[in-house]
Amino acid sequence: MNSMIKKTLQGANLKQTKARIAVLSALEESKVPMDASEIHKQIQKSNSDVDLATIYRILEKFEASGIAHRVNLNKDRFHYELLSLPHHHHVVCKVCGKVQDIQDCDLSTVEQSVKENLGFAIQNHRLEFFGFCKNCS
Amino acid sequence: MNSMIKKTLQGANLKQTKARIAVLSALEESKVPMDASEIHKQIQKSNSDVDLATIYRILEKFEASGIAHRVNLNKDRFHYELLSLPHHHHVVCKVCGKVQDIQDCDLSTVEQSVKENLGFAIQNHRLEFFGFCKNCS
DNA sequence: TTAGTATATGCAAGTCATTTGCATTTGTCA
DNA sequence: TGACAAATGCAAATGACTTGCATATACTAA
Repeated sequence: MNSMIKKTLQGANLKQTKARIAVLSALEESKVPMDASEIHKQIQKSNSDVDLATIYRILEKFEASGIAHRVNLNKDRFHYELLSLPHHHHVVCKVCGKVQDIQDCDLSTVEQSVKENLGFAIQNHRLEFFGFCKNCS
Repeated sequence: MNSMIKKTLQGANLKQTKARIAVLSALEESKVPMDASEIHKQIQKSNSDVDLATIYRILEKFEASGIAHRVNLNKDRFHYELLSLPHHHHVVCKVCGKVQDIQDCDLSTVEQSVKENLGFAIQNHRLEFFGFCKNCS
């Protein structure tokens, strides 16, 4: 088994179960954030199966452990992606729904002013762009 | 009746109904994005009533007409706010849930690179900060 | 390696935001 | 004012997500 997966679970003090390994693998293979049902289907493609309820419970654990986090793509379900990915954001096509990553994000000026003006301690942020991808333009 | 509301509906080619006026008023008075149920309660406080299903249908229309838009605060429901507000973003406290506005947002550098590298035509973006507000720090 | 125990899982049922069908009401325009 | 498309209320449906509970499984200590 992928030793990266093993380490990730051990590091988070989580038992290595078939279900968790399956969810982690699915997220790892994916280039874009996945929702619970997509993860479910992906696992079934690998000739395995994990109950949807279990997937939700696992995602909750993963988020609490800092393994993954919920990203909000303005759709009617939540999506999840691994936190081991370098910090980045998403570009979502309004036509085909395609999601792409972007790496740049210099928000230091904005963050500075939030801190000074509101006394707000920023922990993290979410930045998404919506528009039309190359193909749909 | 508030003539601003009248103009807004006329401008969008929407019939001026009691329900739409109520929803628009609620959104206008609010300093922060509201979800459907909050709008519902706010309307009832004004001794009026509009069915929740109708509120959802109105919000959909408002979004399609560019009167309001959905903002995603990473909560389990969608929130709506008027688009007539100057462009801004939100700061959400992870402890008390308080939402505040910020006006600054210079993303021109980031946007430029998205355009050049991905050929993606940006229509709008969403930027939210999460952390601890002054009181909860 | 094995028994013991806390934890994880599957299944079924529940919850809750949001949507939809349909009969009725209402705004608008001629 | 009358006609008609569009909007609304109500009730029922949908679909994502959660929860209760009995069973299965991973890990630990001997």
